Amino acid sequence: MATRRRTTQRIEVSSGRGVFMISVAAELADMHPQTLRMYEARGLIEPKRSPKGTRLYSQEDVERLRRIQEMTAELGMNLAGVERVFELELELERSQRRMEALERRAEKIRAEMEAELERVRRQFRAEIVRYVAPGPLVRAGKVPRFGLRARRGDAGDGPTAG
Amino acid sequence: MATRRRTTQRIEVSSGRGVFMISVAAELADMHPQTLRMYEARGLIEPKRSPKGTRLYSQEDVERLRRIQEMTAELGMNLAGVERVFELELELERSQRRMEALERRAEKIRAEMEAELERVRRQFRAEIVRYVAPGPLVRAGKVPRFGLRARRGDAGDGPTAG
DNA sequence: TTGCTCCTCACGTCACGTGAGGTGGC
DNA sequence: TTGCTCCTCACGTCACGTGAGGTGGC
Repeated sequence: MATRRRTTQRIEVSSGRGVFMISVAAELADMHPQTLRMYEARGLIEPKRSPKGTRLYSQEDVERLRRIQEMTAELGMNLAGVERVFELELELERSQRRMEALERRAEKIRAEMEAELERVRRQFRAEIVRYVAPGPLVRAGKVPRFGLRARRGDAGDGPTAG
Repeated sequence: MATRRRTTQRIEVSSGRGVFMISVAAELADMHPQTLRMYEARGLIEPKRSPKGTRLYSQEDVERLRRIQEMTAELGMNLAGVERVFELELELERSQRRMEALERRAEKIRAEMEAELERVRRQFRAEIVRYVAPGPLVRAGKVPRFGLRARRGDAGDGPTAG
């Protein structure tokens, strides 16, 4: 029998699910429970509620609380500023997502046109070969040796001795 | 002689040049002069100085002061929040400029490839015509009437009566 | 002299955090 | 009963705005 591991275990929980009651969330965010209630009253955070009315904070809620804590405690911002920063961050995120979409679209168009170009070139070569094929009937000396190659200069094909 | 116009005149001044002394700038921004000095001490604004040391605010400075006024008076933000918002707005601006550049670049690539595609197609048709040209020597019935057109279906070219 | 500039210091106000106090259900 | 939850009210602190007070040059 293998020895039982006694290390701390992480419990997998979807990050949006309400799992922490206020005292736990407050401790995780390093805040006073009353402060959390205040933030909720100001619309900065919206924990779920149990059927009995107890607040239930999700992992995401705790992240958000930590972000608020950072802005207020470390940067000295007030709550109005926190609200505005959240708004701007949303805008910035949207802008970056638009940019990524734009990049993907541009790449798609580029690839499509590249393919089309290749298709046309291929067809081009095929057609050249097709009409050259009959051979003997075409005037001698006018026949390019290797498809397009001969167009370059139209001169004889022997090595030009110096 | 035409009548002299007595309407208010706008004086053209480059928006970055220091032109307003503190009392004027304060009035334009609807603030107490002392408040402007305080903002400067906090690094929120940096007016030019005259050789004697008098503060000289530019048009841009006044705009910035108005924006601060809006954030503090209307939104209730404190100065730490104003600083952070300025930072985020810079980021957002940069992001939007990058996006515009990306858009321009994508359009340029698209246009270039479109042109290349057109060039290859044109050359394609020219080559077809060139080899078809000798006429009588090429087998009858295999000659397309209008370059590429005839490839569609390869059938007779008369009007198909119903 | 008047009205501006410069500066520093100090006070009033307001937002925010937190503690107290009282209630109710496992 | 203990320890949590819920709520409201109130107080201490701190940032910010502004006024006072004293200086100096057009």
